Amino acid sequence: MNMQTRTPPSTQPDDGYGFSDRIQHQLDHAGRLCAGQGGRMTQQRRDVLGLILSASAPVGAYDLLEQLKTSGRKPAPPTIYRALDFLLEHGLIHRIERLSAFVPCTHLQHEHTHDHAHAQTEPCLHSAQFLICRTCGGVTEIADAPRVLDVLKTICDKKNFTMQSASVEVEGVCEDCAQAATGQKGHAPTPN
Amino acid sequence: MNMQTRTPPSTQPDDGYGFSDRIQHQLDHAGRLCAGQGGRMTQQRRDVLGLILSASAPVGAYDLLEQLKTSGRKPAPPTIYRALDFLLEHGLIHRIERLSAFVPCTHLQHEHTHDHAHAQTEPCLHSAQFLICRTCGGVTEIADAPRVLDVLKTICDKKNFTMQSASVEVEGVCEDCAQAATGQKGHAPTPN
DNA sequence: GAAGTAATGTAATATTATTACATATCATTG
DNA sequence: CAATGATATGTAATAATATTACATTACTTC
Repeated sequence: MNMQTRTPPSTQPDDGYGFSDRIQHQLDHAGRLCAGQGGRMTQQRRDVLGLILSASAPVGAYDLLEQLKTSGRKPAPPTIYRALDFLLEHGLIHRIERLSAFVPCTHLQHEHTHDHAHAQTEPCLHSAQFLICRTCGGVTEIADAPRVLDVLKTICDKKNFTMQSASVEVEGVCEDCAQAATGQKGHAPTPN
Repeated sequence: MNMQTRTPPSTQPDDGYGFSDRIQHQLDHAGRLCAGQGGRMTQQRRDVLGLILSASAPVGAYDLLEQLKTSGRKPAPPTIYRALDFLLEHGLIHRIERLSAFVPCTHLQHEHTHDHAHAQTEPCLHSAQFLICRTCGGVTEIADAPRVLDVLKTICDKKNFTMQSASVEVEGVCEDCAQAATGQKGHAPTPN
């Protein structure tokens, strides 16, 4: 009588954080990725990555710490920072410098169901570009902008500077928030 | 008998930090700039800017705090952060996110003896590009790279994102340090 | 010189991150 | 399996960076 059809088809034991099937898949994928690079995706690291994937906005280290505490363990800061370092090194997350917070790398989010080239060959070259909205706090990774990197590479070449990593962070107001703001002027005010 | 020929021609009273004539000039220039924007360059702010201009590398807020203490006053963190905020708002310094440290904006450094257009019209549009050397800690502002900004602007336009400020930080190894490293292999080691 | 604004002083505390060292886990291999 | 070595985690303390809230001072303008 015990129907097990609801169990998500994850290769790992249940994470205990109620991660959705989609995220479990992404976690499995991430595990395969760093295994391929000789890294070990432990439960701890998996949990941290899962929490970052679950969040709808950048998450701070101490936020993660709090969330991890709800489970059995009582981690201290080094635990989190070590996990974050690992995930950064393997190109699974990015750090938004202006926010001291972390987001998943898009190549995990948009995972095209199969292991495609982008993720395999070079996990984002340790570089990323972000649009940060001051109004809603949302962050968009601009993955379609290799041009930015190209320009930077050209500059670095000219100056004989060896580029190891790069970050581009643009702050401003996103389309939705701008519309909401102008809408407010014209029509009835739409509160937050 | 009292020769006054050594007194620097600064418009401000002596700053008490032994700033060079060159820096005093830059400070005076900065003062005129923010006066033009309705800002008041107080002694405190002038001191902080002077210390940042004097440094050969990015300076942290608490570094500045220590240096300010050598003078008569005993400032606390808010003092520094307020001065830094002011200088940032008026485009006189930049914050390097990856280092939590501050550098002068190049348009002060390269001051072309006369008040030229760049500085007057738009103090760097709150955006800057930096090359950060992991070996020597040096930072170079890439002023000759409007292309980077142009590309970013194009991207933001396409996404209807209103850009208010942007930062580009490239980490790696600068030419000098790279040479020193390869030199070490071939010849006698050249210690730091 | 009184009122109002802008700037600074001061104490306390919040937030983010690291150090140093002890313990545990895992993968081999003898 | 026991011994080993490498990797990962636990733990306590503390460092480094930044902000809040409120009192005081200084500057400007009328």
